[in-house]
Amino acid sequence: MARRPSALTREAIVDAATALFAERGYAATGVRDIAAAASTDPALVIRHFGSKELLFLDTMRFSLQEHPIFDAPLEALPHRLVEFVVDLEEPQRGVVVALVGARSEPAIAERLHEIHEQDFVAPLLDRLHGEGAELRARLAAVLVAGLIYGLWVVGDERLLAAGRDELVDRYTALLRPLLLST
Amino acid sequence: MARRPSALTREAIVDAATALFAERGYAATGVRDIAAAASTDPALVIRHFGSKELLFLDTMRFSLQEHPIFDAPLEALPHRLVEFVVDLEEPQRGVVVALVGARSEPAIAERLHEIHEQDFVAPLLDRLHGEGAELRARLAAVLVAGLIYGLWVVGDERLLAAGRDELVDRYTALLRPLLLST
DNA sequence: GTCTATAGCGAGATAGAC
DNA sequence: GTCTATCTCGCTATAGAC
Repeated sequence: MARRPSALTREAIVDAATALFAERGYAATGVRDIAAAASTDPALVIRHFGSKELLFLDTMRFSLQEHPIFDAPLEALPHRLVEFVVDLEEPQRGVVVALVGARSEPAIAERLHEIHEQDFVAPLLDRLHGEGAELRARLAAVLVAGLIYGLWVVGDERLLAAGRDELVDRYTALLRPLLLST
Repeated sequence: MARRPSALTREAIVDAATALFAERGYAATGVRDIAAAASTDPALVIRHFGSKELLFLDTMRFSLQEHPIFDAPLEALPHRLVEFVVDLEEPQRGVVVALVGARSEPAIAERLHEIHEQDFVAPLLDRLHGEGAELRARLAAVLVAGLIYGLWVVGDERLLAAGRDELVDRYTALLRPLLLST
């Protein structure tokens, strides 16, 4: 294969790292694996990103900014949130799982905490007001996180046995009172 | 220190491994660390348990059989379950977190799945009947697991800011309709 | 910028004396 | 049963030729 210009090599490394970290996790993915998948070599990977951990933190991002979930009226929000989780696809699904799995690295634990805070708690807190709004936002975030945990971390596949729509409806019914009442 | 007879050494290894795995996780705990904490040496650890992974699986057990939670009448069950999770102490708390963190080892992922199935889903399923009982049991298990995840994996300490009792009451209110209605 | 070769470390696991 | 010494392997990261 022809030599790539630098920007393309860097991009290939990012793509390979994202896919491999998401698929196998932090510990099980070596710098060698990433280099091979990007058709380059381990030295370049370190040269571009400094270390495996920095590369991990650079690629394992999770942002809800791109999804217009929180634009929905409050009435529709529970359904939208649950749908988002149930329909979550790779690599986003793997990103969360990989971050959870590498939680024993302090910097990675911090990232996981940040994501929970910034992408789940904070947007919910924006939409809730009055007495106990913060607790309700945090409870709702935990509820949503629980579904992620059940589906993608523990891997309870039978949750989907009754059908995707049924699961979405039932879980929405659990979340709704938390967001719509005081 | 005097030399221990075998049974005591084995017990010391189990105690040390339980504490260290629960505190630091699988990857961050070495066989050497365990041996040192048990006042013995790495060779004995392997000799007694075969490998680090087998030792992990031997020590990281989580059983709800000892807790009489599921003896409670159905009406009281939601409150009991939530209380149990919120009041979870070491090393049980660390066991769950360590299992989640080492999920990239297939045998450990399987154990995590087993625990979810046997200690949460199955006892709930025993208590529920009628149409959709299985889905309700699985939803309830996810709800409970979500609280474990939020409190002990992600580490949202502010959930407890309003007070332990308030958290228990609010989360119980979320779980109750799932277990008590059709 | 790129790649070959390897340094340096730490891990889990083992051999064999006592 | 116990422990010292060591083996072997895999990893990240680096040095240096091109």
